[in-house]
Amino acid sequence: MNYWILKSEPNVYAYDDLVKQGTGTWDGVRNYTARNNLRNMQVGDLALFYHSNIGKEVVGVARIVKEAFPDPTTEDNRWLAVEVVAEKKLEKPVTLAQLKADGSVNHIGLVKQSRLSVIPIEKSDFDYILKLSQQ
DNA sequence: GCCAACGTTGGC
DNA sequence: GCCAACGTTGGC
Repeated sequence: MNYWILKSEPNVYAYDDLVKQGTGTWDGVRNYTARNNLRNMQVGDLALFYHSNIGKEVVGVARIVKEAFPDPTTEDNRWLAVEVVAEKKLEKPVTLAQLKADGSVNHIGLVKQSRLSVIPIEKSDFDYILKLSQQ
């Protein structure tokens, strides 16, 4: 069981879009590091859903329901996609500013490597961010 | 709109 | 295989 952060620009694909669709395909990843992370996902893994650019906040939790398969949006078989469902919307989004101000999770990829769209995260950090959303 | 960070490409 | 040039992402 692993934990992740998935990043998306909400004007392209927002958490509410996933809620509406039920099951969403996480495709379009064109970065090898992110692709390798996708490949390591297992059914049942949980991911924080982060809105980049607009909002800059963690808004919900998604659950992986289908492991990596060839990305349907390209003929190029180097790229992979997974399927996810909306697990839970956060009562209160946790903003990047909040995480930075808090300081406890400065080591995570979201803060350190802002360009990566699929980021592995420790369970303790995952839980910590969820806890912040309940305060 | 700017800029830093970082990934990718291509010439050598 | 190295490295400069270029493109993209994303925070500010």
